[in-house]
Amino acid sequence: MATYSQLRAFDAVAQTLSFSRAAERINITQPGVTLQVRELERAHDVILFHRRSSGVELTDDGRALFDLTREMLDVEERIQDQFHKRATLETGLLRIGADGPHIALGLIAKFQSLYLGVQVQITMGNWKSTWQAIKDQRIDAAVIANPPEDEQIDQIELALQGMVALLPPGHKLAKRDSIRLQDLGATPIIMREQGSNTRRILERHLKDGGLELNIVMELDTREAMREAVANGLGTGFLFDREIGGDERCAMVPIVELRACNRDTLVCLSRFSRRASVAALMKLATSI
Amino acid sequence: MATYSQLRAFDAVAQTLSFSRAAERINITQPGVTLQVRELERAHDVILFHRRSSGVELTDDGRALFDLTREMLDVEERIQDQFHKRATLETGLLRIGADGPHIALGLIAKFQSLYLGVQVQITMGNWKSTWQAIKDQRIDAAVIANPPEDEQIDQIELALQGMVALLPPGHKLAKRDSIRLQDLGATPIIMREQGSNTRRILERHLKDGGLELNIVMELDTREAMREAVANGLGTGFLFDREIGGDERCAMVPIVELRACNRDTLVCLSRFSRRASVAALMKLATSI
DNA sequence: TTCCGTTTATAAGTAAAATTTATAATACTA
DNA sequence: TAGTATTATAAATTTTACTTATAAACGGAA
Repeated sequence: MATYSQLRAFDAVAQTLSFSRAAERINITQPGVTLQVRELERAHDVILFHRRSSGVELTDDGRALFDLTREMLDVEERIQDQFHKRATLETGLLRIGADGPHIALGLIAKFQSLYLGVQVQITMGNWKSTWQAIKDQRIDAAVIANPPEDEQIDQIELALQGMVALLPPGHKLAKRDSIRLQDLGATPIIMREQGSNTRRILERHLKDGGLELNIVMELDTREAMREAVANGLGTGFLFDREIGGDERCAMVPIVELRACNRDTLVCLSRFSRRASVAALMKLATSI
Repeated sequence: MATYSQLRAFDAVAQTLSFSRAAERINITQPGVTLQVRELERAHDVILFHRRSSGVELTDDGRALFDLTREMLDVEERIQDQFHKRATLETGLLRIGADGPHIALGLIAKFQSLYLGVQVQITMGNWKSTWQAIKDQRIDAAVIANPPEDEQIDQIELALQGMVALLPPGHKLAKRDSIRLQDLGATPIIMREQGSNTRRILERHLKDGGLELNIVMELDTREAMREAVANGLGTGFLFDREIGGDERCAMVPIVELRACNRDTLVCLSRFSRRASVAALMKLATSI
């Protein structure tokens, strides 16, 4: 069998037409080259070079082989090149998930502006689907609220947010500076879907406080909820940085949920050494 | 650096989507594959496979690499294939020289009919140029008369020929069964060129016998000489198997040159193991 | 659950290979 | 005809690839 070392040595000699220069080129010593080429010739009963007094010269068999080794080693060079480009973030792909666009997009925008060559794929989802995607390795990193401690997962906190009530126009609490959950009393409530972070936090607090809300509707996007509230269908919940410019509703902080939400960048520890993920994590610490 | 073994192991796993089947495919054990792939991933901080409970799956980085390893290992396969085809004489090139067509072409015709895939390049020349071509490795083998002993050169005798005088129409010796060189006396002689085998043999015998011929012309091809003789310009010399059907001249054996010419197949010893050369030599022994 | 079969991971030892050092042979060159 | 440059050869060494043995993880069946 023709080994890789043999082919590489042969190719170098064919390129340089010299055993000693070939040795330099592939960073081994001249006897190493001689040995590899000789073994290649011996094993296949082929003469690859004429050793003339004037120097070495390819035989016809040699020329035919050289065509192929060039092709093969060209591809190999492209492989090494690709590894290098990925390591230096000149190219690559980064799959990011998020359970909400507000915090995530700032970070992603920054990343993209720094690493133009890296393609970024964003998968938006709710808390549960995003967490599952991380665990399933379908995404490389995610911006997610309140991730549980997990030794397989690295975390960097990005922001601390409080929950606000999104009150329909003219609601009696709309002018207040802040409220407590219990103030909502029998107010009709529009709740986010099962698996959402908003709902997870609310349910925990309601249970802890022994409270119950009058849930009249369940919606699975922030946008739908905002429309519902604007149309006076009930009161919804948001985080304080999720505030768009909707003038139709009032937003009032909920006292006991002032800092309930830790928006965090996470990735599987085993992914954290990848150049793209490492760069993203580094970026996050500097925000 | 990504080594060949690593790339080959990676490629096998990518193809089979299984470390153990990959091991079978490339004839090493499963831990060997795991090790190579792991080292490849570690060295470049890259994840090439998702290890899911359901099996392994290529990552995006893995897919990008797989495209390239396929390409590279495809070329390598073609290389191995080419070696095999050359070894089995399904393809190849054989450069044969000859100092005369008569004996050589019979052998070459036989070779070609047996090994259709091997391209045969024939270089006709005189004795000297053919011998030089062998020594210079410009041809792989040659059919040549009376090669000197040379330990770098393998020989197989093909035929023993005698020299005949080619007499012009009506020459006084034309009816004889045989002649001796001295019988030619002052007859005008057409001699072959310096470097030709015919001349080499004649000159040696003339010198040994202290004879001299009346050389009136020197020609460098057999065809030209035959025409000259047919036109009555003088007497020429040929070997007995070189006789075409020329009825215009008479051919009379020269007694002391009855078995002066050993037509021999030669090659450089270091070439004799090449499949094509070995096949030719083998063929020659069976003639 | 527990056991079993299958697959991948890990660790340590081994064999094979690639490569080096040292030196010799060869052939130009001044 | 010593001097320089190149390739060849031999032996020793290092490195790499690979093996054996075993553990761990997981899914499916009893």
